[in-house]
Amino acid sequence: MAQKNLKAKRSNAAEKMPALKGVHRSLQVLEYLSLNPGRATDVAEGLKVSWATLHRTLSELERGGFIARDPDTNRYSIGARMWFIGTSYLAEHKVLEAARPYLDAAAEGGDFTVQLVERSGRLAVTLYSYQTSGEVITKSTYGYHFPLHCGSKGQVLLAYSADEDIEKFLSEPLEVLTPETINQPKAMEKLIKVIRAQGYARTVGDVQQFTGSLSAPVFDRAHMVVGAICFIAKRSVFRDETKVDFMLETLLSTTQSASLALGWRPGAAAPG
Amino acid sequence: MAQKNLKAKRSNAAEKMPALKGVHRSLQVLEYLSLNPGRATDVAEGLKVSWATLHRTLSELERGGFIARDPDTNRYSIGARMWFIGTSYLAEHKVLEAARPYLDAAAEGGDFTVQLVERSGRLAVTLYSYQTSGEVITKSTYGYHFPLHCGSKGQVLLAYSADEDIEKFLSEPLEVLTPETINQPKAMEKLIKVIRAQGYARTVGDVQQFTGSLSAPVFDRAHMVVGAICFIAKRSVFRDETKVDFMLETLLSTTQSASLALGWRPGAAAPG
DNA sequence: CCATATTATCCGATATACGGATACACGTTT
DNA sequence: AAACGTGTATCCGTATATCGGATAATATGG
Repeated sequence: MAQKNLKAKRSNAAEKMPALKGVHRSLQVLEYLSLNPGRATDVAEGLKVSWATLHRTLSELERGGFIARDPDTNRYSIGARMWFIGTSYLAEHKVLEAARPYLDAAAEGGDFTVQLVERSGRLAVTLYSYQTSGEVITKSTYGYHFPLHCGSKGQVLLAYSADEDIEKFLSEPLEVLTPETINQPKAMEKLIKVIRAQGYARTVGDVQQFTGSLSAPVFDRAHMVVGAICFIAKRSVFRDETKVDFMLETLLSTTQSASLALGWRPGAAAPG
Repeated sequence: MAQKNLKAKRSNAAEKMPALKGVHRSLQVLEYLSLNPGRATDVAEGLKVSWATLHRTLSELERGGFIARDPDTNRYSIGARMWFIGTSYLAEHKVLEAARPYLDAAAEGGDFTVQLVERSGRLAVTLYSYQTSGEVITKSTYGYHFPLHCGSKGQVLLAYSADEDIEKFLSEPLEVLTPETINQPKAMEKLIKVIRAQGYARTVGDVQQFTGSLSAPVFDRAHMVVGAICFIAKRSVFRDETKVDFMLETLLSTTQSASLALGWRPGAAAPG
């Protein structure tokens, strides 16, 4: 009995407390630096870690090339090995593998940037970005992540999340990127209903003033949303409804093809 | 004096022994999984770590999303967060920033895949890949890294490394990817001299049978090679010397533009 | 040039992570 | 079906690796 009690206590504590403190901290440091590259002291403060401890952690991460330090300014940022290892995430990514041919085909046929994105916490992360033709749109490449409420891609991912998840997301403050960014939870809730009903999202100028985008979800065999495909174009394109219609048509056929390739079949989600 | 001795001893030991054992191991695990995704026991064996310890490490890494486990097969692979954080390496990457416009311009003007690559240990890692037009060349996108002796991009990076570095690289066995891969150190040494003399590398079919590539180095203001630009095309293109000449011309002007943007100026390397 | 902020290192106490042992889950063989 | 083998999960006492306050060495800036 005493054992059982002890066990219960332990597992309760373990749910919050990581088993490996040092490892947990170093992972936090990596995440922190990816969002706020900067000096050691700032990291120490941001993560509430004693300086000596942080110093050890940084040294170890740097030794492995997981973070890099600018020798002049002593500023830390994510290192080459992090990218190197991170890319192998894509090599194993089933959704990307299934969707890639359709993404490429869509990009070939149209004059817009094509992306595959997935959700990571509060952010929409780009897995694949393909821009045919001249228009290289800033921040539509890798390394730029936006919160879910900004841009059609995030909104789609959000709209198809679990209700409690949405609620939680909207309960925290919504950052404003441009004057057109929606930052009212109520407005977002309404929009989510619209997106669910029509099966895609469309935004203009809420991430960057001069662009707009169209996004739709990709489903797997269990009718779960596993990602979204996003078409990005210059703002002017979105004033021409003929062009938008064409994009939308292409988008929906692309997401459907990708979903089919993942084993999804039309019809309601399976009951169990 | 006694102190000095102790200090010396410590720092000697420290050069090999990581300060944070647990962190070091978890980083090893990440690297290992990026190269050999698979089961827990294999990792334990590969890294010579006791099972219990490895299990803790894996759990902690998984908790943070740095690795993912397939619930059916219990196989581990790199997780989404690793990609998410890794991409921010690019956002801070000066060489990429400087080179990107020229890469895009080159891709617009020609019918080949354009890449920016850099060295990471024994491998050439792709930072940016831009493929105009239908030709999507397998394994030329992210997630596939090749040893330096395979493909023109690796060879350039190798050729411009320090002599002792080259020697060390060639002293280890050279993997063979296709029948055309060079795997004799002597042959490679000769080739390196040629590459240095002509300022670029050209290979056909040594990575994949049906492709060839042309690569040249990018320099920074200190005349150090900080990366390479690589043009990849189908094998047939390399039989037409007119096309190759055009590619080479474009390549060299692209690398020069990128180097200039990084502060490089023509002339011999500064003495100091 | 001094004052201050930031980074590097030291060292003893103690909490923490190690790893052998044990228990469980699953799939395979005879 | 039962026995086996392989792979995974957890337990627990001990040794030791890690923590953090203190101190020293730099860098920064006024």
